[in-house]
Amino acid sequence: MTDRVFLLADCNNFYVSCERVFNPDLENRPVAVLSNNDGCIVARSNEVKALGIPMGAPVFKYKSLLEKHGVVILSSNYELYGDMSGRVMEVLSSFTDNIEYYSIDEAFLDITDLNISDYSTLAREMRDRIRLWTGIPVSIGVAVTKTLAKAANELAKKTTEFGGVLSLINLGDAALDVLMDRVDVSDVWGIGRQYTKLLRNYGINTALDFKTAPSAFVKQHMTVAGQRTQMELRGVSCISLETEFKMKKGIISSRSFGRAITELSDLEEAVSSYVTTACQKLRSEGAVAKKVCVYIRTNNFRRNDSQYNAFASKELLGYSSHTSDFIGPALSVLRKVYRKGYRYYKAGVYISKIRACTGFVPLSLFEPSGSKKSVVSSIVDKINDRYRADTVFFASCGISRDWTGKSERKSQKFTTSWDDLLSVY
DNA sequence: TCTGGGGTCCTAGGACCC
DNA sequence: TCTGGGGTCCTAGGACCC
Repeated sequence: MTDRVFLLADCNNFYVSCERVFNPDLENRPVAVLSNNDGCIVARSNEVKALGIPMGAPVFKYKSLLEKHGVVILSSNYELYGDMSGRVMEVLSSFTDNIEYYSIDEAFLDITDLNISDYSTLAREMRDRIRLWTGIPVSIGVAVTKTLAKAANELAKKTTEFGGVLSLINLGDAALDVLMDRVDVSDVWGIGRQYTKLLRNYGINTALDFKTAPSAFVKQHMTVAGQRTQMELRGVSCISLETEFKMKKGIISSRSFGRAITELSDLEEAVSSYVTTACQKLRSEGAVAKKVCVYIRTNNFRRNDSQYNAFASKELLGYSSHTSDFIGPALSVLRKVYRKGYRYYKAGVYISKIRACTGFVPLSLFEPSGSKKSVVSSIVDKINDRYRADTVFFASCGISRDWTGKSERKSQKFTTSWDDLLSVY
């Protein structure tokens, strides 16, 4: 088999870049985007990265530094980012159908069959077109494996010398090793915090070190997943392109609260709301499920608070995707694990045992035939899609919901709401 | 005061079966 | 005295990803 050619396109500082498209004042200024509940910094412009503020930093810890440098801080706006992601992916998919939508801001393309000789030129064209058509800057890496394409992308992004685009195709072993020696081992795809620590203890600090480490050592400490990463760095493709839609194995909906919760009734509202979100997602996947797990926890960071983490699950009698079928079991699980006297800061719902809804699905023995639930669910989904997300909801979700998280500096839904359309004077 | 959310894969070990 | 062997399935926990 001949080598494949993989291309990885990765948006630069994606959330920040989305904000800049609709607010040009943010260009050349330090900008940070926060996580849900305005808690952590999850996206940083290059200016913010240069200040040494790490990914995931709690915003309160860096308050004075952020203020001192006039960093613009925004709440996250997932509706905007999701829509912008779709636009970027659409441009990418105009180059080939062999595309894997890997995350909100990244895609792998298999461009072997495009039969071109100059991959750098193609990559530059891609990058320029995405910038022009969507306003989003991307970096691109090209190589014979996905892991190498990731590494190439890493180099393209971190230095200016490649102009945001780097192809490792036909490079020659020596030249490739020189480049791999410049990639920190922690930046290799598949090597996270724990493995980085372990590898550094053995003097393995770069992608090149890892590539040339004894494979038995890698197998012993990092199982087959580590071996795969190593093979990929050596140019042997082990991770194929996933172009098919894959049914999710579980759906999570969880949030930390805007304030500590002590009452069961508030937790019931939160859990009902999370079940609603998860079931909506389940239906949008065209799937059904029959297990629901609920967890609640206190704030681990508050060492002086007494701590309590609990989770429990329940199986439904049959498969379903209707919110009404999940709320009851979820609440009964919640009541079972709830203990009075703790300050809860987060709850979550996990729906599993998922399968496709098409074809024969064994429903509960006790489900009356011709149930109207499907009609109700689909109408509710349509209304909530057409108007606001919460136009119609179950009463158990609560009305005032004063426990919801903070989102104090959120930009408009520039691309998905007529009311939020940008005005230009 | 203030610390995100949503996923995947792999392995070990226990339950269970014949 | 002496207590098998081999297989599957499930789950929890730990690693990883963005």
